[in-house]
Amino acid sequence: MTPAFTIEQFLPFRLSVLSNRLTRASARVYSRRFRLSAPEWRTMAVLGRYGAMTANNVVDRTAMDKVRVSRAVARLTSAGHLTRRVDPADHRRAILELTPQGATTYQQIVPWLHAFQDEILSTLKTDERDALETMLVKLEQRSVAMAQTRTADDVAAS
Amino acid sequence: MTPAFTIEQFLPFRLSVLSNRLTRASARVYSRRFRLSAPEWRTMAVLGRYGAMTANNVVDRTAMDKVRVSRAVARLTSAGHLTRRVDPADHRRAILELTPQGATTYQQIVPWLHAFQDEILSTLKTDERDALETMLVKLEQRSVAMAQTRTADDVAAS
DNA sequence: GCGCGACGGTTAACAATGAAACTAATTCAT
DNA sequence: ATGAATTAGTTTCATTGTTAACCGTCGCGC
Repeated sequence: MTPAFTIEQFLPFRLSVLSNRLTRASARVYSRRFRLSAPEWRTMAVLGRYGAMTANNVVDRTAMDKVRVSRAVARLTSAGHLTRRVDPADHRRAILELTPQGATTYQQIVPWLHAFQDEILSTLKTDERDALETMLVKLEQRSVAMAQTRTADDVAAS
Repeated sequence: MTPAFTIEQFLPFRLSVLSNRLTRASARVYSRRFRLSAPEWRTMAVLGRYGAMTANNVVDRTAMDKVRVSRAVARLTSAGHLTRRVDPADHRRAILELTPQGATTYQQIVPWLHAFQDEILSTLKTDERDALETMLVKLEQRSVAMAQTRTADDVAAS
């Protein structure tokens, strides 16, 4: 007989539910007051942290696809949070940079998110946090490998 | 000066990227061969595991909203994977149940997902898995609490 | 009984997402 | 040089998710 499959214990499912709740909760920090979506905030976050960069760099750092970044940039630009100027050295690229207004907004949001993260982690003891970090790194590596590999199912279906 | 905010280290972000990759990878098991979406599979999974139940019960067990369940049920019904019959004791409710065909499909998918989960967890030692379980439970509880609470931001915006 | 609020579920309207096609600029092999 | 292949980024379109309104049914107070 097939062993029972309990979806509530299936890791991708659990992580999906968990991350949705956390992302939603944290998005309240910037969505209401600053009318930013999660992709928009993520874009601002990397520009605020690392300074000017191209859309492709944002893609690399945020694991979002280029369509989402493109749209986030469009909205952020028209909202005055960032500027794009074509790279003189390569006219395909545009350099993105936070405007002073965007930088101010960034500065206002950051402390809230630090507090948010602290609140999440407050349930964990110090050694548990270390363990979490270790496991996340392992799971992240594994997930990248599994996302690339063709599964046996793909083979069967092809 | 504001301390740096590094989004790659922000837990909701990391979990979001991780769970997207894992959900995608695991969805290949049922999407290609059986043309099922994640909500559809989730619905079948709880019916296969726990037997007949109402759509509301599915909502409770899967953390999906009722619209998604409703659409999943509609598609699964027309695909012949499940039946719905109105509860004679309460005509608002409908009892959902896998058809023999749906049950067969379920039985075929389950072993693959067990294998998938084993593969994910194969990076972790036994005591790490226990630790992961403990932390997930804590984070899940915390996330529920944080999703409900009105944040200070909500107050400021209202 | 009977009205009224709550419940189960569906439908409709709208925004977000992702795959693929597309444009323009650049690189590279010849 | 020159054209084929690549890269950066946008647009388009089909799918999906989300929110609100809605419909029929039920439970409860009177």
